[in-house]
Amino acid sequence: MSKVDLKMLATQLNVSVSTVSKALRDSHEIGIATKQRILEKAKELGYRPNPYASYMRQQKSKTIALIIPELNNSFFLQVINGAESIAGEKDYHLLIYISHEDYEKEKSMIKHLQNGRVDGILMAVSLTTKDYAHLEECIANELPIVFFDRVCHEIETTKIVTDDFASAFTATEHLIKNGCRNIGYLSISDHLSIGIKRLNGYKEALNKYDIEFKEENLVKCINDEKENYQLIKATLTRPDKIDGIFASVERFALSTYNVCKDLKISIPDNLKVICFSNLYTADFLHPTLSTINQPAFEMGATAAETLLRHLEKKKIELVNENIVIKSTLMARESSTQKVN
Amino acid sequence: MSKVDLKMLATQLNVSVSTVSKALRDSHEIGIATKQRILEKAKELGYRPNPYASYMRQQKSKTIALIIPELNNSFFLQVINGAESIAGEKDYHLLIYISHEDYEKEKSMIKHLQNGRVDGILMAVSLTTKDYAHLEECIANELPIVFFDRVCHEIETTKIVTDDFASAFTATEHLIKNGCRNIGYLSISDHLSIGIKRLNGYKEALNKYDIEFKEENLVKCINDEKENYQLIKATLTRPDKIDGIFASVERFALSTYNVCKDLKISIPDNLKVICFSNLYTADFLHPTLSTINQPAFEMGATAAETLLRHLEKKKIELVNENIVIKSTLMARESSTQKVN
DNA sequence: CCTTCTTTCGAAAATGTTTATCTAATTTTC
DNA sequence: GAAAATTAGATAAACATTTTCGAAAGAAGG
Repeated sequence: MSKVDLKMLATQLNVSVSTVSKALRDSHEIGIATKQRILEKAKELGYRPNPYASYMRQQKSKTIALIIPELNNSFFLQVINGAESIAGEKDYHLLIYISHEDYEKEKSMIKHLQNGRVDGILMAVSLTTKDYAHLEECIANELPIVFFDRVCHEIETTKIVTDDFASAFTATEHLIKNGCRNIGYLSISDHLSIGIKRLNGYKEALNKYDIEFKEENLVKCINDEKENYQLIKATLTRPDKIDGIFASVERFALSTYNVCKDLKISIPDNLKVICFSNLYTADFLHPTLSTINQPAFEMGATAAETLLRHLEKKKIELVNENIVIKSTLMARESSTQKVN
Repeated sequence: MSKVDLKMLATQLNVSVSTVSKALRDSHEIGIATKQRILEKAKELGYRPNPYASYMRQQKSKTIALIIPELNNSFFLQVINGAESIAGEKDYHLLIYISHEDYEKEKSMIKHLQNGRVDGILMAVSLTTKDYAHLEECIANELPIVFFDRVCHEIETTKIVTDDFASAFTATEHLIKNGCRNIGYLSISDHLSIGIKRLNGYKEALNKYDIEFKEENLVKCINDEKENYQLIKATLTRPDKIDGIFASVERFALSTYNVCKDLKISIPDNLKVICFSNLYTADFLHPTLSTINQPAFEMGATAAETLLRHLEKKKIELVNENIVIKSTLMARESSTQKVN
């Protein structure tokens, strides 16, 4: 079955190519009878317009890119789900790129996308991204970006975030209310937006309850599980007993679980743990893990929606605003007093 | 910064468009000096070839599609990781589509992709797909498909699978060796390739140990967790005590955990559980979950590799073969005798 | 019956590349 | 030194669409 294109349809129907094209786009210029004839033939031969040829005239690829820093947890998985569902709904196509937390890779991706391949970008910036020139350039080239979760406040565009500060505050307060007085904060980054906000929420909660913030309780985790294990181990064996851990991202909580297993520290008896996470097995862990559940699907979907709405109507500007979707605290065993 | 294209470069350099094009593709037809001049200018102006225009001549989109039936577990997450890494390496782009286990959606996706948008497809068929005409048509239209995991043996192409039969056999044998004599099999589908093979592996193991296969031990789960919960609950409360559960996919094992928690059935004391899964938190569950770990990343990567190799060299046919990548049994608490 | 408008369609340009074919100049060969 | 071959670059066609413009024919209006 050779490819069927407009020309083929035109010759078979004894009309011109432009007539076929117009008929298929339901132009008023074409008579109802011929239109019908063309539609039928197109269906019969299974004609599908070539998107790339179409792009050439319209300069619209109907494709967006989703750049995520990693894909090793449920958060970004659900983000993909959300973005894909909206894209599919609006007949857009979704390209996936993983920057692996690598600034250079991210830069290269952004660079290579500025050739018309996509009409817009959804992204969460990588851990190692400290310079935003590539993003500025992207916007300057009229390739719109909508950030989600790990946003870049330096860039004027719409950002989809969760209430990181408030959630961190609530989570810390939750630990305090459950008896913690010496809470370690496992930080993901000291310059990433979410890192700063979550840390501030933590500090604010300490402040509210007149607990002094201690620099040594701020454990700067990195992107290496073995190293983090050691860092956490060192923290949990300090003479001033840490009695609570607030992990700013999921995998630090799992490392904490590992450390506790090895050190035979009982959670939640001797240590209470809570973390940002979208783990669907939080309820099955031992002990079940208290989490701050981010609205990952909604964030992905909202980011896509925002971008697509902008693409469909150029008038709708991507204003410099934060769209906040709230997280929910799911208190489970790891952070609460045992009942028995 | 207006878009810079070949024409712009050409006029700025006082050469023809074709000269610029050839220089950028390092053609021997262009003198070394002009070539240098052109390269420099291109770099200076940040020229990036438009992929869609390029497609028009080459009829190659350098894009592949990954169609997955769902995205709610680590298996497909890692598949994406694998496919993305290979695609990125070879300068291909990866489009993601989720069929949500819906035959109609899958059909529509396949149909819409047959317009040149992608050069090839990686896919795992949906649960509800019982007719393969759309896939046949796809191949007939010279749009190659490489299947992975949930393959379609009726289609002549390369399939990437794990050793489902052997793994299921080993897992069942493992349960038997750990004392199980009345093992329930939670099936995902009775027509999906993986469903059949895993079931056969289970049966073969029973056979080896002279355990009769009982029809009622074959629990036909569906795509609804609440229903599955009830099905499993009914199974576990039968008078003939089930002492082992082999879940053909991860989420059935989690449902089993839920049922056991509610019925206060102790795993592994009263029931041993094992399942196919790529859960990275298997080690943290309570009890830790024995799994057959599928090489998800490798499967995604191999599928992509196979497809791309075929696309790069048309000679290399997508022969009708199964590439088997072995799974590994990770025995944990849920299926083994307690030590204490 | 002539002009004007409307309806319906076709011709052709345009989109940004790549490439086959040409041309002019230079170099080689005998 | 003329014919042949090579080199370096230009011209133009092609890819599959969309869209602008124009043309022909019929309808409407006077």
